[in-house]
Amino acid sequence: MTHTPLAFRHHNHRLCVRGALDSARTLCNERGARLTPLREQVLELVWQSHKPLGAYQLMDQLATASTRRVAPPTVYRALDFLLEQGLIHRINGLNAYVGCPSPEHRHPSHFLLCRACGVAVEIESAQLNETIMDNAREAGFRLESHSLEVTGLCPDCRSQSDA
Amino acid sequence: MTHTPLAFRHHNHRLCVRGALDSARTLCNERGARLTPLREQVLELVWQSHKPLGAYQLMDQLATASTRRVAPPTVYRALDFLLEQGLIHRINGLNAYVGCPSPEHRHPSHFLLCRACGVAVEIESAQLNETIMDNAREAGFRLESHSLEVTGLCPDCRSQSDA
DNA sequence: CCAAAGATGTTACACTATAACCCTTTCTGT
DNA sequence: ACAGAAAGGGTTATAGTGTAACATCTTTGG
Repeated sequence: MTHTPLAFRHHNHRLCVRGALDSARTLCNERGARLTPLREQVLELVWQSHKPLGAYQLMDQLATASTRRVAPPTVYRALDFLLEQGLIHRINGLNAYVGCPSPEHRHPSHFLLCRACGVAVEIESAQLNETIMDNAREAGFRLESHSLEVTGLCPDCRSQSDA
Repeated sequence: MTHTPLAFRHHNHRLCVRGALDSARTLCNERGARLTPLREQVLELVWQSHKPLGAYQLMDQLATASTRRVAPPTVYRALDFLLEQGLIHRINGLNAYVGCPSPEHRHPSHFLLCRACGVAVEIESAQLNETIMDNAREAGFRLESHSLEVTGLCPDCRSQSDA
């Protein structure tokens, strides 16, 4: 049985953005973390699509979107905050950042990355987590965090390349 | 049952290096790939320990080891060759490179990374591979490569931090 | 031996990220 | 409300990682 994830399909993306921003506001409120206008704006830009964005791309878009020219440290500090709050993930293989669809609980960073269209989809699998933990335990390793990045073709790009 | 991997224990590291270089020479021969003196020297430097090394660290060590001052492209080209031949892996989370203990067959890059001592140990688990493939398949994704990086404490550093 | 391909050298530069310092805003305890 | 502390953000400069483009040298194969 296959179930194509939302981000790989056409969908009403406004709902993704709205949901992400609502969750972020709620969570930060609960946690006493300050989701400032700048941080919220960066989060919204990250969520403009399901494609991971680089820090310098975000800088450019900030400049475009709000005639606000910011230097790298400003963006990186906002990104650090969002990472700490689990509102975004960093994709190491791309030096890029993408919104987290389930920021309410901490979880490892597991992604499917389409090399053709650039879309990133987060995987949540208890079985996968357990397999990884088993492998760590077997080596006597105390696991603290893990990240998985799977590269390939999403269903859409796959059918196009088959044609 | 736990079995502490070799790289996490004291061991005769000369054997690791010798084995790696022997395998590399054999494989490149079989494949008609040219393991030039420079490439071999870079491979040997990568293998000086089980800790991933950055490209610029390698440059420095090349200069020290052989009074041979090389520019970045030289090191990166050697690294690219070694990556293509599967003789080393890149650890994305560290921007660093580490020797592959089983270069004779292509395989994904799965590592346990000790944040205290820096040692990287490669995992090979059919179960892990299958779980990842299952998750990709379920999403209708055509998997082409994957990399897993697990961060934590190795058995040694773990017992020291418990004390 | 010559031509082509492959490997390395060299210069310059692009991209990613952080250090250090300063000023402003917000929070905290009284 | 106020003073002091803490956090956020602006600014400049620089560190760290990686590549483009072109020149030179070496190996290979006809």
